[in-house]
Amino acid sequence: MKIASWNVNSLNVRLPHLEQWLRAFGPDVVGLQETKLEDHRFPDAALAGLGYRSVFSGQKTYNGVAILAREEPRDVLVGVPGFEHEHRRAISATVGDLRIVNLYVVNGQDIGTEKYELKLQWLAAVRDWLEEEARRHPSLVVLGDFNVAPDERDVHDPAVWNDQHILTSAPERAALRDLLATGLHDGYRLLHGDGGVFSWWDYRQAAFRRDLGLRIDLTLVSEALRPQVAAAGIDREPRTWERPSDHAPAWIELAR
DNA sequence: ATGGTTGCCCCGCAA
Repeated sequence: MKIASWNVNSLNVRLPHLEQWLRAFGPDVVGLQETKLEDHRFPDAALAGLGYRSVFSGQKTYNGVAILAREEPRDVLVGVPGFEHEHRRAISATVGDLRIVNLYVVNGQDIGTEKYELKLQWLAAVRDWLEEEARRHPSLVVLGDFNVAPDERDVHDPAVWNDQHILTSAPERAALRDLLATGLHDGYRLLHGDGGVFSWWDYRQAAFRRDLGLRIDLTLVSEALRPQVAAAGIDREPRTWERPSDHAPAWIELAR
């Protein structure tokens, strides 16, 4: 069973890419981020034609999240309980016996800005909520664009992406560690100790061609699922296509 | 990374 996370940076622009990738990769569950679509414009009929049911929470221009699954998603929850906010950044659903939480973490812009403070507050609220969610749902998958590179292996140049830089600052990494400490494991890291495997490359500076990336798109699993993680990776292929998203899909395979 | 690019909607803002 393949589970993936992909920041599509506008589903309006990227629907053909998503369709092509769903056909090629054949995931069972996908969390999308930055759909940038209001709900009445979500292409659920097109995706149903490919065999995927969709649940979504979007807004115009910014943010927006969705879960696609071959099985009907149940018990859909929009947002982060205890942290009301206009940003559409979280959607959760049960697929089969798995609880799926899909997150588009606040980017944070720069250290010291209001957006940075929002990022840390948002991550703390998510951590508190996930602690309960893990109790309710032992088989828990938390995936998304975390906008934090977990450690030095996850950045192309640790001298640039240091503890004074957005996406790699010490408070951001601490917030991610706190979230993992609720009992979650980075699916990719369970199987791979290597560095230099990235999921996001800036559109500028020909960053993808030069492989100047970061691994900020993660698929986390609860302790109960840990023994089932059979494979994990990042599919760079859609990043090579014409007019791509700046992110590539991050995936895990569960043996079940 | 002082740049630079993309997507959006209204031409600056977010990433």
